[in-house]
Amino acid sequence: MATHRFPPVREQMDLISRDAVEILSEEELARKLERSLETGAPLVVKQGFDPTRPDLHIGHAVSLRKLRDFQELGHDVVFVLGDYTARIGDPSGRSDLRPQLTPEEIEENARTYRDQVALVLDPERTRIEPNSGWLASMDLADVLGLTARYTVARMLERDDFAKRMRENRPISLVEFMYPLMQAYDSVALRADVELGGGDQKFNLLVGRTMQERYGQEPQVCLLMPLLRGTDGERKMSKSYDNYVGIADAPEEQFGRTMSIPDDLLDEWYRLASGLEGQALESALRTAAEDPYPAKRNLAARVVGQYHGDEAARAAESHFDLVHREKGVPDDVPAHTLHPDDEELSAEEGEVWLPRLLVRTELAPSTSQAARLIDQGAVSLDGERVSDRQARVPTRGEYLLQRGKRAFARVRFEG
RNA sequence: GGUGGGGUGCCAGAGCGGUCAAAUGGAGCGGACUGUAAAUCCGCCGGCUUAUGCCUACGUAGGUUCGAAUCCUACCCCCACCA
Repeated sequence: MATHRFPPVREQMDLISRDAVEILSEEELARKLERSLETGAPLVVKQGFDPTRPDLHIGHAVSLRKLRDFQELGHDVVFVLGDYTARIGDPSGRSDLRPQLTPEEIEENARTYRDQVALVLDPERTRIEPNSGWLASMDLADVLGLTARYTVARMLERDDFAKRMRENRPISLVEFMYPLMQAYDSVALRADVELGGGDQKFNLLVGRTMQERYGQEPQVCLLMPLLRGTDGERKMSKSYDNYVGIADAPEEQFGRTMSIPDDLLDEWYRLASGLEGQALESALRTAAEDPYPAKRNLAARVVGQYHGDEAARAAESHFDLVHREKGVPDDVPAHTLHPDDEELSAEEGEVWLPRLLVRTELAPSTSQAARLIDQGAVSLDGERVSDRQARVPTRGEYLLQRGKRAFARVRFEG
């Protein structure tokens, strides 16, 4: 491993602790940094991400950026792909059992992670380690060894478990395994530092304990703030559909950001705009005075970080076109259909409009499509349709619109 | 192992032989107003084209009944107290 010239400890500490919620403990971190400065050996900094969902979002980016800080300081960053832990599901913050994912689903989701990670981290210097690498090969004796090193009482100290105990909700034994497995990741990697969201505190602390029990020096736990999602209520999460994906299209990112409640501006500027120092302070002042332009600016910054400034500008114009001028966006999903398409069950050269709405994914069922029509949500070539019996000829082109933002272009061929 | 309680739609939670596709609230969706914000108001919220219609649905499988989410039987699961 190549030695590296690290910045002074003081400087490193400043950068690392920026935005951090909690560091356990700062003294230990300073000590580790000093040692690496002396020996020239970089710290091993890890964070785990379970591929339970295909997309990483800008909430993940908060800690990914912190990992990048470590990279820029010259440390080793390991992105642990929790392909094995994902099979259990992290019980953190959950009030119920989580569904377990199948290996196929996980595989599918994991596939895209590499590209997404590269949007924030330096791909050259990021190790991506699937934790199946060490977890899958453990035999029962190994697992017993793992479980022998932690007690039930300590497990039940954890808030969400304690709460579920109190409320008499079920806790599966396998859920106890989750923290242990995550902790074992740290053991396997001999991690010096583990990053995690604020809700990960317990899991990260188990990592410390386990490392000690396996005869290693305990890791430092660096807790990062959780970004709240576009609903302004819950933490950003794919399962709440309140996220902005880092690989989402620019227009999508811009639009989703525009939909956040004003109360969130401050938090998002701090954690998701990429601004810092003076620039951040002044942006925050603006946001307090005049939220709307500040939100537009924020949206542009979010997009800019992942797609560049040009894409950000384009996304902004797109937004104005669609939402201010109520025009038609230029990237409407296009469908080329054949008149004898089975799903359309066209008769006499005409399709029942609700069927077309379903086919173009503007409605989940013909029943709902019909209801949407009743509510005046559907228009065809700019004309509102009010008759749920409406039929359209299966030739030529149409522009369909459902609600304010959903469009589809249809062209019949053949 | 014993005793008692319970499993209803995305969630919470009523219903306890017909009037139940199932009250109510939340979430969601659509409409109005706006800044794709908040607040507010209105509508929708299982599926099936065209239906005072049909199908699917109240843990699972059977049964009683003209008719069951509602009664009976078995099974599965959850919870409480005791051990």
